[in-house]
Amino acid sequence: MNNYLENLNESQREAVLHKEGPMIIIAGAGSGKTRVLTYRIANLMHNNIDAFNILALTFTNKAAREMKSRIADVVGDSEAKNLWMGTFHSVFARILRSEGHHLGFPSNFTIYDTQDAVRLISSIIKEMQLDKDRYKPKQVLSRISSFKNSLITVKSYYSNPDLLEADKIAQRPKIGEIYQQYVNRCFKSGAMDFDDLLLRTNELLTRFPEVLAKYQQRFKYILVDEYQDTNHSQYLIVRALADRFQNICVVGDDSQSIYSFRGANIQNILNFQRDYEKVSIFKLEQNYRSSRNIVDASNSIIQRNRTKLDKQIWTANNEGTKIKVMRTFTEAEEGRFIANSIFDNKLNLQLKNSEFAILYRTNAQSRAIEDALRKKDIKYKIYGGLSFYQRKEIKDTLAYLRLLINPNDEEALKRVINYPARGIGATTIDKLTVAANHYKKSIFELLLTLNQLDININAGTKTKLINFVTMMQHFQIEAQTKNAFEVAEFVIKQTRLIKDLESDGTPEGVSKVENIQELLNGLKDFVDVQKENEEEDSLAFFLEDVALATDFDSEKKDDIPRVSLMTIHLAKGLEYPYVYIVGLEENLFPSAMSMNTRSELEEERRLFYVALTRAEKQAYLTYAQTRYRWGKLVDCEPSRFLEEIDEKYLEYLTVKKPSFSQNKFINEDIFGSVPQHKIRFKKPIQRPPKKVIKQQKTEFNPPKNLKKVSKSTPNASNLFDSKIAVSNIVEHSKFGKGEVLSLEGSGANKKAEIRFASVGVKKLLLQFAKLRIIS
DNA sequence: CACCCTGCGCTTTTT
DNA sequence: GCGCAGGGTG
Repeated sequence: MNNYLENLNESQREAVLHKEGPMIIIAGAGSGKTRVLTYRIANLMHNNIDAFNILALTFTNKAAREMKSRIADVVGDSEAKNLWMGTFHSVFARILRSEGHHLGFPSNFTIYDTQDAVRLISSIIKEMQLDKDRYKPKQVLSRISSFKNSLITVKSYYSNPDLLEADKIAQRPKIGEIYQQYVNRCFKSGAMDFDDLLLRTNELLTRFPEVLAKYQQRFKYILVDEYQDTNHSQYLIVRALADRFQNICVVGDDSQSIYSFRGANIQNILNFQRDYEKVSIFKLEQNYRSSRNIVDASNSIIQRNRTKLDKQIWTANNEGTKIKVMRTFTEAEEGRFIANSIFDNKLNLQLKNSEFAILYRTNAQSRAIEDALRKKDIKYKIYGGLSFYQRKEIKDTLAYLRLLINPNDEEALKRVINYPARGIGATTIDKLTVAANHYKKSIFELLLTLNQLDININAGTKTKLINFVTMMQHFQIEAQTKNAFEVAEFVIKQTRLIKDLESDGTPEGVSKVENIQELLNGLKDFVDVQKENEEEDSLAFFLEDVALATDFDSEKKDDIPRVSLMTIHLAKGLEYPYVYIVGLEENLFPSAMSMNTRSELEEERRLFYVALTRAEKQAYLTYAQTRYRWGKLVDCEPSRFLEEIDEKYLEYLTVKKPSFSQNKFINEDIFGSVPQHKIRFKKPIQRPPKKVIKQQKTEFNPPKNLKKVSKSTPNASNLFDSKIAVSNIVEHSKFGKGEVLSLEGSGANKKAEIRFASVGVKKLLLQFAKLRIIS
């Protein structure tokens, strides 16, 4: 047991061994944060602290699972099992299941995802007969969400003149009413959205001191990971729970705070020392992950931010290679460059797909890269984007299950009451919604007593409605004896969901059927795992998992190594030997929406810092000169972030292009004047003037010694058509002597098949392979 | 009420 | 360049 301390450096060990009281661990990128956190928890347990009394809050479910299993490695499975570890949302959802009745919520409340919430808001806006162009559902939701994250209830909204004034000026005076309606409807539906899980927890802990006391007593030790990304609501929960014992340990890195758009408040970590008394501070400043070049380069970036805690990240690792920068004409070419580069690196360095990651600012960027990877037959996996559980067919299927668990769930009911079509149309649903609001009941409750109510619905439709209710009741009865998998199977069969899709015959239909099958497999898995752990295999549990699952959680277990594609946000906490950061263009990264204030721009810069610090061995930065956005071809300029890295860390694979010259050249010479659309996308950025270089289209990687200073891109065939010929004996720096068996391709793609004495036959790109001809 | 077609808006990031 | 809401038709 004690030997694990030997794996730690001094500051890590101090952080692990520190006993009581508030503490903050400032953990730079790659500094072994997870290791410290796991050992710290294991160490607590070794000091006879019951796992039952430890609460660890992480940012993702995956992080929680991994940490739990690593702790189990040290202290054993049975001990680790009692730890409360998970995301804020999942932990407090569980607490709300058992305590929600204090607030009038049933234990089987539904968790609304963003789509459910937007739909509900749309329908409220429609019912209130407001202009949906002025009240855009998504915007309204995000405003309500920011209220909730700051703990502004409807009541406190109305008593805050500033907020009222702001919405009046924004021509949206009815925001308060929509907010009120939204809260009412969620409550009536027995539903909470993501923000409610935190807001309602706060309400619970403030309004019911005995509940607070219970959980304070229980969670004697609290650890919070990624503290820099907590919002005000989460901050207050942590404070309340830690108030009694003050054994609060927060871990984070202000330089990696990238979630302010969803209410994260970087001040939480900056002010921690002010919030608690006698705070012990630990700094993890040694980076074990990346080459010195990458560490230094990322330091040079983050230093430009004003708002940050004092720390100096360093590494004892090798200097490594320089960061490679590639410019292409189009996004398609950018994709091809990445695919080729991965292909070559794999070939030359004998790497696996899983050692590569491609990171982008927005999900939409993945398309061009996917195309290129597919063409090169490189297997990849996309994380994030439209997740499995958000697909229409899956949401429809889940809606049936949701409805049978919680019949008041109005969004679920609206999804399925006429799917598959059973003759209950929009008009009927509108009538029901109005009536439900009037009687202050849910639609399902209304349907149960349909014949006794005075509703203007004709007899035929009434029969259809009653048939629907009867069917749902039938499901509920079945659910009492069947496990989650069996219920779902039964529902799918009875509702003919799959049959319906199968008969449609289109490829989309086929894939939808497959997805539903996949959902069933997932359920089967869930039931088996729960049984193994002797936990309840109820459908309600499954639905909660699903509602709070991230894309990482539904990861399929296949053993084919794949290149990872994801947004930078999702990449936080991960590491890869080879990392491609793509689309480094003004208005894309930094995003056009985030360039208005200094703090927004600083967050984009932190995002870039996060991206770069994912790389262990080699980072590539790419950008395109034109790109399709909103279906239109747009001229792009290199990102300011490229300029912000000290040049000594970079190696340009192409001639470094002056940012303004190209457009200016074209505009004046060909168009005579500057076209309107070009002006719009230009932002004047102060840069040192650069020479105008007319450039050629290149699709290959110039050799390493070709630096940006070159006047023009050399002709490929001259450079790479080396004198190597079949049956030559050559020497390779790594593999030793070998015989050239065959040659293929030309220019940058020229490859040689060589039989080495040491490693056998290999295909090498001559461009990269350092070969010396012996005979 | 169901189906088809059009047009609009969207893309910053996620629990 | 796609998905969805809404309008028109049968």
